[in-house]
Amino acid sequence: MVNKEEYRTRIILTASKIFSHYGFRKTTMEEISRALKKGKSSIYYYFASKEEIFEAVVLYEANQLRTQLTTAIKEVDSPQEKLRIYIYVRMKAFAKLSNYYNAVFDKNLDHYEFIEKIRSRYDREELAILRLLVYVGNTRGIFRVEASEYTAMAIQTMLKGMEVPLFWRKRDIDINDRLEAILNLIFNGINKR
Amino acid sequence: MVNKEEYRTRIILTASKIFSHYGFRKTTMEEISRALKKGKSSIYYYFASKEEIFEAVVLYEANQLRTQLTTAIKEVDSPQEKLRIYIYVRMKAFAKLSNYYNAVFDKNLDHYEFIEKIRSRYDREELAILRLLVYVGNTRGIFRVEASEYTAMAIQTMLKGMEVPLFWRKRDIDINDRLEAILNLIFNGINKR
DNA sequence: CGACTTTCCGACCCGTTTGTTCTACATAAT
DNA sequence: ATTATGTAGAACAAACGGGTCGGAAAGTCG
Repeated sequence: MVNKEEYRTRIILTASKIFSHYGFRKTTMEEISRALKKGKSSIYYYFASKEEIFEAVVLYEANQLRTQLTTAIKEVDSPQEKLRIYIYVRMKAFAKLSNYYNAVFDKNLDHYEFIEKIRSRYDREELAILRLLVYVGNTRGIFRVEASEYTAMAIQTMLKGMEVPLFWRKRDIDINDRLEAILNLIFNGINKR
Repeated sequence: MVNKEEYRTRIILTASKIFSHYGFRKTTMEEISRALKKGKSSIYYYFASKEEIFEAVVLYEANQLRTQLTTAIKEVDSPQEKLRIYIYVRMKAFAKLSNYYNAVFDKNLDHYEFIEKIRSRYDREELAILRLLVYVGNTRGIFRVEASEYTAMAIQTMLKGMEVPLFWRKRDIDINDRLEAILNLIFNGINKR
């Protein structure tokens, strides 16, 4: 078409939907190409392999989540609300992306290092955001924490801890309950009394 | 185990979950047996083939939906509410079962005749229910229709029409809106003024 | 119109998957 | 002891699926 890069993102967008539903393994090149109304081999003009598409999708999804989170916390003002909305959006996003994880843990752990690479980079960003959130809340006199750095890390650890059971349970109802509980715990441990 | 039939239903229950998520094609015997913590070949002691399991699952699911619907309409009294809840439950069920349809339309239409057989039987039952609903509402002076038989058929046609786009759109939000619209249409065309 | 590049695809390759069979091995029932 | 009831490992043909390749369209430019 007009632009090669443009079509690449179109492939990413399409593949993303299929991957998120079926996981990496069960998604076939045939399906992706069929969804794009193109021949299977045409895809190889834009991506060298299925894995490359997958990596692009994960990268895209990670960036998507990043902007999603940053814009979400901008829409509220109070640090509590920021933190609440941050965790909420993050949880929802991870619940949706659980299939990517199933894909990774499917059989071969080849992608594992790739995911981890993205992950570690993203973790640092997340930590920075959380640190800022805690710090601002602190200076505003809403939170009261000694070391915002380590507090942020503790929160992040908590969030990470929430991911794992998320990918194994299929409950949709108790997600909100759990979120409330988590937030309650965080705030009651963090709020100025 | 104790009872052979008992284990068959256990297989059906387990396979049902996987089928509904991945469809017929993408679900493997390996997966089913793994979920049951049994050897792959052991399943063949209970079912002759993968297709036989699939058929059993579809049959089971159809019966499930039937009782689900009949019990649901028993819980409310007014004909309007009965109709509303009937359509609502039916929609939700079909949305959930969309993967079975994807499985059917996947490639080979071998199951098609089987599904159609269940379907036609079920259609007749549904028509009877709808007819009764319309009829009761009519005698109670809430509805006002000339021929309840043909009105029921019209409603059923409408419901069938709702199925198709349901399987191609992924929206979750506008489902309720659409339901409201449909109900509104039905009631305003059917309600006594 | 050519020449040349970009985009696309059918046909094929070949290692892997998968549905199914078969046989052997337990364990319980008669 | 022998039959009935389950179970699973090994083996296999058929299908699948990722990837390659040569060349056909289709667009671009002079």
